[in-house]
Amino acid sequence: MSLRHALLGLLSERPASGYDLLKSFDTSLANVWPATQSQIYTELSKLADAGLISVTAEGPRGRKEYTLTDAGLAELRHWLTETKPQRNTRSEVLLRVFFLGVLTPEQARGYLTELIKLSEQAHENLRHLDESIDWDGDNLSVCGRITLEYGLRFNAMRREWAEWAVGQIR
Amino acid sequence: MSLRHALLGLLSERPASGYDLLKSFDTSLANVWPATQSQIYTELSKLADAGLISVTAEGPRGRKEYTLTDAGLAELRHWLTETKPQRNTRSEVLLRVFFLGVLTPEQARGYLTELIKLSEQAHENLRHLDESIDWDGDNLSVCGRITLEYGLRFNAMRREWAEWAVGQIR
DNA sequence: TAGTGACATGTCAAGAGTGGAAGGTAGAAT
DNA sequence: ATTCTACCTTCCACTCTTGACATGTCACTA
Repeated sequence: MSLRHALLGLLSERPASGYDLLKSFDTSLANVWPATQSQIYTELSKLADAGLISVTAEGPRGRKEYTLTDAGLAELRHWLTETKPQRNTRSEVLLRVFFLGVLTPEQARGYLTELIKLSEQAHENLRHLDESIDWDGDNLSVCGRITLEYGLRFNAMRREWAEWAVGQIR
Repeated sequence: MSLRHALLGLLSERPASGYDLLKSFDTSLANVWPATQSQIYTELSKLADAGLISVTAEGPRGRKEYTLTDAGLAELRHWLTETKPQRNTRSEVLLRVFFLGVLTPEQARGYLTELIKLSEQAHENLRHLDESIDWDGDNLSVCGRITLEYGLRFNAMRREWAEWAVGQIR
């Protein structure tokens, strides 16, 4: 049910339409909890039916602006404080590394070298994103900053690890 | 289609039954690509129908031992060399961090403190696992070692990051 | 005025993943 | 002899996720 809570979380920052939320999922949440358009619109309808969000404005092109209700905020807080993350993370990248042994050493090193490049690129992208945002000091913003820092550290770690791994393959 | 390839990968190491594979998913692949029993047995049937694996022995308790076929090995190699990982990673833990701003600073710090503990525990578990395995020098084993090292570094990174993050919340 | 691109939503089929029920065998311990 | 535990498979109902199709508005520009 994480998509549900991701939507509630985004709406806790400011009211938004499905289209706005879709953009958030494509940018800030892309590497945290990706979601597609169909999923978002479907879930928004359900959330509205459940009374956790409500339509507070209708704009020009059929645009519907949703706002978090009190019940929605309560549900979000409940999720954060009373439940634990259960899903284990899945990483297709790592899964591939696990089976690199069926390839020749050259092929395996090639894969890891690719990975180094990808990590560097991702790191650069995040660095630019970081610089383009002016983080005002509120609590929400602090959490965005913290999440971005995670990405930065993650990519740095991954690059160092992949460099080490290349040397391990004989 | 990653589950499919995870199964082919495990069977490339040695023939195994659904039950054996289930145990692999619960241990070595638990933090890479978790899968449930129903998923595994279903996929094994499909893989056998597709001729990528075949039943090579039937044991005592209805046990069926599957072996990778040549077609299966080819498919595994094709997946590793010709296709790219597409799925973005999903992290419920990080998603929660992103929305920690709706909580009080104490609650938010509490969550991050929990995370530090979890990371330390996970790190310890992996360290013990590492020590209990005697890594012989073949290529498959090297990849297992590399994957485990990733976990070690990942948890260390996560702990440091969470410690830093606690200090960021005012 | 016709076309393009950003804005905006809705729906559906198919595939992937979850959780549990159900059933059966073999070996070991009480 | 019985029970317990580990072994082992199959099936089902459900939710989540993906990708594609369908539809329409508004602003700009060639």
